[in-house]
Amino acid sequence: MELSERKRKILAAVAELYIATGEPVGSKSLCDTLDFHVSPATVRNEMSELSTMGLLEQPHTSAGRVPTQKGYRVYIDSLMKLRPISPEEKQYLDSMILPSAYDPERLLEGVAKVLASMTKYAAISTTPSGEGGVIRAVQLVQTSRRTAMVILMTSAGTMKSRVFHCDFDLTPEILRVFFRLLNDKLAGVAVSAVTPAYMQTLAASLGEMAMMMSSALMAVAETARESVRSDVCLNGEVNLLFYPEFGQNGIRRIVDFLSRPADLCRLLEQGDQALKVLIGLETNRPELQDSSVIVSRYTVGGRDAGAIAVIGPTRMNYSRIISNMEYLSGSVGRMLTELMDLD
Amino acid sequence: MELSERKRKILAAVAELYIATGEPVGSKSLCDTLDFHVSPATVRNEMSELSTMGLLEQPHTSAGRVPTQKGYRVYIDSLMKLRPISPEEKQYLDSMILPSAYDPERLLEGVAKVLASMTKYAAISTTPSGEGGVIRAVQLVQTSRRTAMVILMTSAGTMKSRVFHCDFDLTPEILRVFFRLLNDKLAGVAVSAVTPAYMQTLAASLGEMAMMMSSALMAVAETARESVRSDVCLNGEVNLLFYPEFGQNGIRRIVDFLSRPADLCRLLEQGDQALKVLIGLETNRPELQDSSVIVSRYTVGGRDAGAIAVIGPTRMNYSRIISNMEYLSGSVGRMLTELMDLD
DNA sequence: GTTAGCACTCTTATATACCGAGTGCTAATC
DNA sequence: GATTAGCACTCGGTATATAAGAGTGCTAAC
Repeated sequence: MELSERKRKILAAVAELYIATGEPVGSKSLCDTLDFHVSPATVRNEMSELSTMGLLEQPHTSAGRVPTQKGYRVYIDSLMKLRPISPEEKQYLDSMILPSAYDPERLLEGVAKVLASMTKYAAISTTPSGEGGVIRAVQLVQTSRRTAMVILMTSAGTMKSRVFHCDFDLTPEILRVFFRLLNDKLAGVAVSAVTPAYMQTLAASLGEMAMMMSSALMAVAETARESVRSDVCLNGEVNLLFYPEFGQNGIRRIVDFLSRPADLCRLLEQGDQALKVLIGLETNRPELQDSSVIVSRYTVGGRDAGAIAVIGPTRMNYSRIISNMEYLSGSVGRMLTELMDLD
Repeated sequence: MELSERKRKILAAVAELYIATGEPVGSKSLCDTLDFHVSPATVRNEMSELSTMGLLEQPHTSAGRVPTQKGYRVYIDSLMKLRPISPEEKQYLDSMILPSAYDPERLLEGVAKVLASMTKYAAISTTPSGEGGVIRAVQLVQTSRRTAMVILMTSAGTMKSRVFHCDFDLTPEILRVFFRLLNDKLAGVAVSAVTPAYMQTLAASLGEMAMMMSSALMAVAETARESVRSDVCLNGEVNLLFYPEFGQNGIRRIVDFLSRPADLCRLLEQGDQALKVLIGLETNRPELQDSSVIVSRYTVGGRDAGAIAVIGPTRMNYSRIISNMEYLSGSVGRMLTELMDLD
């Protein structure tokens, strides 16, 4: 399926004009944006052929044309020129996420937020999963007379904390002993192995100490469980309200879909490469048939760790958003790597 | 303005029927729901008088009637009977928030979430503010070779943490010395006094130690700043999509309003009593003219600490939601008090 | 191969008529 | 005097018809 240079230009122009205006583009208005002179009639002929090739379609007979999903695919894969991110954009993104760069979860929440506000679409991010990592250290800190905090760090760059409550007064001594015990037994153990059952058997081997600190042991199990899980942050769903192409009903279906974290996770895992664009049904989700998803995965310490994504109408400003997302996922990975001392 | 018993019953019936169906209620359908027999004509006469009293209104001449804001006010203040919360509801609410009852912020996030899912409206919660509290303790924990976490606890029941990064390897010794220093200098100090400027002067008095740990000092200042601020959690905005009375445009205005945390905070501070219902313009926000807000404040350790709220259409199931919110804010206060050892 | 011209199609906006729900009023009834 | 039945009236919502406008596809000329 060879595309003449002129067809390529016309397809690109239709895509860009439609993305910009949201209106089906007609032959006349298209002529004005082309960088070579042809008459509307010629353009009509070309567009007609692009239609039979399945790259353009008409909402109805007497309307302008709109790219099909296949049309978008071709546009994105070979016609679109990526506008590199500008220094201003870089600075904006940095300034928005730096303040929350001290905690993986906050950071990813912040990223979802800035992504949503920057793109005006819905944004998703996942926190790094500790799956496959081992426990680097467990810390214990007293937070009040009878409460203390467990902090569990993994080699995968996650850090989870949890407060627990004892029914006796804590002392530095108790905590110190228990701290040593915990780290002796747990350092180097696979995070996913630290289940409540595992802690049970561990408790058995600890004797009376375990009795006293059972709430602490449960808190450790909890942090381990949370370390394995990767949280999904969602932001800017309401932005989708402003795209009439979805319609009241489409919005509801999308929002309903967005409210299911498990499905979102699965969606983001389709991003096998660093950056992937899923158009309409390519998402394999009927709810997203009129949406596009851009997924960009980030790495921590050189290993794939999580993803950020935006969901918007297929009529999306791909080139701007892709370059911004590439930058953003790079930043996130770098920050987390640094934060976790994994470099 | 004396209301006959029959008028009271009719007003209540109109309110409840309208809340249940969303349709303006006519004389005929109203008759069916009344627990005494009268003809539609009689009801019409009564409704007509309720209209001239400003308690009911008609969307248009040939439509049924709808409570005015004043009508809702009367209904809520003196007609509505509060249905006490059922054991099932209690259990549901408890089961939803217990898992996140180990951290003030998570807890309040969880509360906003369960409130939104339970009511099908938008829900807001604020985390306890440390304003007016003093620092109880500062903890320092090593999280990796060159990073450590500052945890700051206040007498107001807040707990904020932050990771910082050093450009040299940390040792338990350094941390122990610095821990003692920090607590000597900061315990008992008002949280709001711990500004970056304050830390600057503190640093000056610490000598060379301060040079080494400047990132730690800044982290402390940050946690103090965050302790004073009360975070606003928002959840379920999209639920509002399902109430046609707002219309596309109304939704946007509300959502826009909801996206401004400062305004939300101000709104929640109107809840001077434990529980307050604001109907339409009583909120003093034009964006919320067709909405009602129920604010329920919670206390930690006996002191007012924060609030939870729902925002929905004026046609709201007040009685169910009020009893649930009362229970929920009670639970939150209790959990936080216990969590913080403030009882 | 390109372009001008034109008939054709289909959506959107506007105007008109119609239906029905619900009211307010009047007169009869309890 | 309060209640009720009856009835004309109002007004929003739906459906139908018409007109306007945008854009196409096709044909024939360049």
